[in-house]
Amino acid sequence: MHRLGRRLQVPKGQTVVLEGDESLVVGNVIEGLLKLSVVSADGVEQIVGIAYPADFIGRPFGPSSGHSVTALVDSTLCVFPRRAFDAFTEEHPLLAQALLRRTLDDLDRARSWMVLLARKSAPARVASLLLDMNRRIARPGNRVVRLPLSRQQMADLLGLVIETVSRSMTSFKAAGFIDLPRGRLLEVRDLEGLERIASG
Amino acid sequence: MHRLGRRLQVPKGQTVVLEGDESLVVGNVIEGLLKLSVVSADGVEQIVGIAYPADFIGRPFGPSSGHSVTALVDSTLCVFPRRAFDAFTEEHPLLAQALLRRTLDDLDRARSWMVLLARKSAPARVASLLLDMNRRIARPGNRVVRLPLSRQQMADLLGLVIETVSRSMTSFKAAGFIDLPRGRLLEVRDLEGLERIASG
DNA sequence: CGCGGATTTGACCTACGTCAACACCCGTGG
DNA sequence: CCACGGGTGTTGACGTAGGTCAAATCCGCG
Repeated sequence: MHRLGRRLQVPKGQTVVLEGDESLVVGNVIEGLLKLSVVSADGVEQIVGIAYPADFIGRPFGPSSGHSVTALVDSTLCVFPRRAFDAFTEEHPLLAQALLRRTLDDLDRARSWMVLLARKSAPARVASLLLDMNRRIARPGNRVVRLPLSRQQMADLLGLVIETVSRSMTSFKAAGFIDLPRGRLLEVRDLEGLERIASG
Repeated sequence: MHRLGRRLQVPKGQTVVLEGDESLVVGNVIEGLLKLSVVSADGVEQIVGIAYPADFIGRPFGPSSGHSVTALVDSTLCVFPRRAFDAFTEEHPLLAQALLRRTLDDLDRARSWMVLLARKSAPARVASLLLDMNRRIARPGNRVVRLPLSRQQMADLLGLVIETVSRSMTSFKAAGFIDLPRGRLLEVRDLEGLERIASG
């Protein structure tokens, strides 16, 4: 299957799949980080998901993609032409199976994100995101991570406004839960504290 | 495939799959209406989806289900024991394919619902829901439909509070977009007007 | 060093949640 | 037929989380 695909380098900021277009390619993230986003009529962007390495992107079969896919940092993908992929799937049931499992997982994640958007307070949302990113990005050894998202992007993901994100973070810092040495650097100092906020 | 399944009558209010349990059955909705819901630590329920006839429910493969499935009205399902289904899937690639398509559609729908929850005003959410239910339930001929959800359930679905739902609806009625003859009856009188609200 | 975009901070305002009363609908039993 | 009662829906008064607008500050980069 890997023979069908080819490596694709995507520089930061470039869009791979455009909202509303038929998805021309599908593929896996090898390295990097992409956002899945929808921009509504009034120009407000909502990020509906983040694709980490090993995640699948694109919309096989049927209709057009409901969201754009854009690289947040320089990324490398393994892509397949969509139509070839659709056909390939018919002949290789295990592929469809594997993809089905992942899609079910994605669906579960989307649904729990819905709960966050519908019910949690702004600080709880921000804390959840910080924990999630810390968990997925942290390398054992260095306790400070570089956040891959700007404040604006965090806001777009959480359904908040940039000022609210900023205020939440400085309040966490004041409470000693985190440190923000500068720019996008983050150190979690009190995981439990942050978790308590996240579940409030 | 239909030979594997058996009919299951589910009275209104009964739960088929419990949040956190391994899904024991999977299946299709034949008739009726079910809610998929998560209840958080503080007892607030968030409905993460509605299953209409022909929709698939339950969680094949892997882990436990992230949400409960409960009948909103008396419903009939076509269910399969989960483990048998998992095995069956391996031998019948077309089934996995079909299910994959549906799951991708569900994922798209979940994501656009995320946009609604994250960004839309309360009246816009309510209008969206009314339009959606009107579209899916209306039979040609009778212009008034009986809403299958209580105000409380609408609120749980929209991430609002019951009073806000009620207020939005009476304001739509005052504006002449809808009529609420009594109880759960709804007549949409100005589709365009409602759509305008829904996209605000 | 100086510019331009990101981030923070502050003052203010409003949509929506909260709490509490009230009205409606429909069944039951007198 | 009417009185009663509980569940569901509506309305009102009020408080606050978080949005808006504007200014100050930080930071990366040529």
